[in-house]
Amino acid sequence: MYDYQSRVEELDIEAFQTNLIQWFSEKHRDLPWRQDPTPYHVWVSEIMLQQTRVDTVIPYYQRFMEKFPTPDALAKADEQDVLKVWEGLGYYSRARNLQTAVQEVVEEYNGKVPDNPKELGNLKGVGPYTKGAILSIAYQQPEPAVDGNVMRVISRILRVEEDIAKQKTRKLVEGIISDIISREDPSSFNQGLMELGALVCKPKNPVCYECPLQDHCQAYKHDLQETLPIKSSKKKQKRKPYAVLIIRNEKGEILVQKRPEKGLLANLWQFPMISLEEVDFSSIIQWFRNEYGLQLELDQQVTNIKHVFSHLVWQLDVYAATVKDGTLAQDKGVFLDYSDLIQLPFPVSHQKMIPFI
DNA sequence: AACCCGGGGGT
DNA sequence: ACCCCAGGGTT
Repeated sequence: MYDYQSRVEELDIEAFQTNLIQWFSEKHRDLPWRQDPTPYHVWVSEIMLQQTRVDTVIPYYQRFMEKFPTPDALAKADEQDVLKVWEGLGYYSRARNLQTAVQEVVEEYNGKVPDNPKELGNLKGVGPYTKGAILSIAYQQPEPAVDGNVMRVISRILRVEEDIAKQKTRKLVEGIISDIISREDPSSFNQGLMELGALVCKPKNPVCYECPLQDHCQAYKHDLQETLPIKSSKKKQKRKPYAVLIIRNEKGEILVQKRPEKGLLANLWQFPMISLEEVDFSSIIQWFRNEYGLQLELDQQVTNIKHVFSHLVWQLDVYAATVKDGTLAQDKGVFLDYSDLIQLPFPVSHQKMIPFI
């Protein structure tokens, strides 16, 4: 790997810091978690912002803080209520890990979010980025907080041509930030880099003529701003076909089931779904009687849904069905009426089926 | 180091 | 259709 130390030494670090922090103070967006950046506020916002856009997060953050205004409130909450507030935001393990970690803060640290890298980094769901963000933004410590924005900005400024998908490149950039971060205002410095990445130094069509760091930028100097950063592409998703059953009993209630506590969409709820790679469609009724103990009548297909995850694609054919006979086997779900069912957290793919009930 | 884990929006 | 997003956990 190329040694970027000489390029850091060529930077006018004082001017870089001043230009960046001045720009941030003038141009930053007024975001809810910036109004009172307590460690808890910063923490919750950073977890929500992982792989998620600012505009998407804003209403979730506001609802979350109304419901769980303090670490204590979140620690005591029912996990299903936390997931319900998170419903639709995705990466649900973030919510479960956050609650676990906040419970640890309440029990081990008397409710005070740790202010050192070691204890902070040991909390569930707090990785290198989130740790650095809390330390710099809430505690004004000069720690790097390297997210996708910072990777892109720094790779352009210093003409880093390594693959930014690699861990090694992130560590390289952390080292660079440690060398150039403002000791006077690490919060504005780190947030400034991220804000710059979001508003100016964008992935496509960066607005270089508005950039406060133009004079420092090697990519701009060599007209490489559209070329950098270099990122290896990920492989495409696998398709998985399923039949989903909206099953109504004689009382008009609908069968729903809780997903396993580990893996994809853990602890969320769904309508029963059957892999069409494992069960042939023509034998679903028989298969269902064996597995669930219920004799069904298949009414009609009500919709089909294509749901894209980052790593796979669900192809869902949704059918209405009616219970004709039998007793539901143990741990196979529960029949609920509509008003009870909508209290539960569903992944978006299954939320889309609720209108067809 | 490679893979798993959601959902939405931009182009 | 493809890329991107204020990443972290597991193996």
